[in-house]
Amino acid sequence: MIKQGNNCRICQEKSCASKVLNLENLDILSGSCSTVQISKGETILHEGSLTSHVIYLRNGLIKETMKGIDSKEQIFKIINGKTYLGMSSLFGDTINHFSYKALSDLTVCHIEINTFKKLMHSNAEFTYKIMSSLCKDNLHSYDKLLKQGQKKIFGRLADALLYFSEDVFESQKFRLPLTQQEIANFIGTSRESTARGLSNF
Amino acid sequence: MIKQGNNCRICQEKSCASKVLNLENLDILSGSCSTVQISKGETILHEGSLTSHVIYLRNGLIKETMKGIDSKEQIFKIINGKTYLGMSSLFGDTINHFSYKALSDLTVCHIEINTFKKLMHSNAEFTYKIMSSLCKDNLHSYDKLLKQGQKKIFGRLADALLYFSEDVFESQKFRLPLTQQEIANFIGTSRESTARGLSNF
DNA sequence: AGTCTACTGTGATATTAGTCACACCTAAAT
DNA sequence: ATTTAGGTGTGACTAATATCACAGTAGACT
Repeated sequence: MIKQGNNCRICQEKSCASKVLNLENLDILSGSCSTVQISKGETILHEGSLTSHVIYLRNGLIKETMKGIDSKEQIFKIINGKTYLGMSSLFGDTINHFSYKALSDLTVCHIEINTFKKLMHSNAEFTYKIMSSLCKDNLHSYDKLLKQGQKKIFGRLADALLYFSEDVFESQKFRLPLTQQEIANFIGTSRESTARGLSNF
Repeated sequence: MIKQGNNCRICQEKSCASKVLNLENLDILSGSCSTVQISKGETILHEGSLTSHVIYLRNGLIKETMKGIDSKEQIFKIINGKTYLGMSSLFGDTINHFSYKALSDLTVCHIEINTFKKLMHSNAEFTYKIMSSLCKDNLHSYDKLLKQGQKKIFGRLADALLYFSEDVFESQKFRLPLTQQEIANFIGTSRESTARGLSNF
């Protein structure tokens, strides 16, 4: 992990929310933001740890996971850049409820919580963008909850592929850096059922 | 439905968020807030309708539902007063994603969206409380998603009973105004399986 | 080239839960 | 008091999916 100074004014990978910040806001952000390089396979945030920073994924691919019964991994989302991580944990309580693991080499920024809160206090538009993304996240969970309960494996698998294409990669063609086991952990089924499902296209 | 004027200053059923509003804020709120009485069985908000107001449940019991495949009802939450409804729909996009149906007689307030947003602009603490409840909601969905996927029916039934006791009624004893069919729709299973599960206590 | 190791494909079997069918029970309506 | 309707309990059957077992494949490291 290599840390480096930061100038958020000239950052080419601003979030939807930080795009609305003025120069003064951006300089405040630069002052308490540090950039970190992470290699594929590393864990960025561990479930159960205390929240100490807001973490912003500038680019790269991440899986958001939680440990279930018998430490079985549940994957909730695949996240593809320009996203704040673990916001629900940050404002809900102070413990990270998820782990985030790198599926590719990637760049993240660590931002001090108090600075982040200060920005929210001083810029309502910024706050509004953050809230808006939280809400979309929420709707996405509900949608998944519904499908998970009412569809059979083949349908869930189809939904997952659509999700990767439309929400994650925003393209018809993509290389999915997930094993069948991970796809299974995403749709809540066994590795074998996933394999059989994929055989039928 | 009977509408009546409102004085939010003296409201005894303030939300966690509106408790932090100052007198000036509360008077703004009073100006665009109207109270409505709803009878058991009525629908307060229909899935698919456009968001026009923030709706605040002052007291009473509500089920939050969504229609799934073959119009099968999925129940996401049971809501027990002092809660804003449909916030995710409000800030995520402008369509209500859920229906809310009264499980008891109840009182709600309709609040104009623009007034609500104005309060958020002028009072960061208020916004922070709203965000915080959104985040808790979000964590709750994730939790349910995990359990739904990894537990069998008996476990899910047990979780549901715990949920009613701890989160909804906050008491060991309660009368559950849900049919077995509704419990089934809540935990994502069939009426018969729920009945069999309940027979085993 | 040879040996690991992680990943994949597939058959056989066991388990779980959904569906269908029907009887019973209670409260409200006639 | 009888009827009706919505809710409940339970058996028999069936469909879906998990689990177990094992063989095959591809890439990384020596």
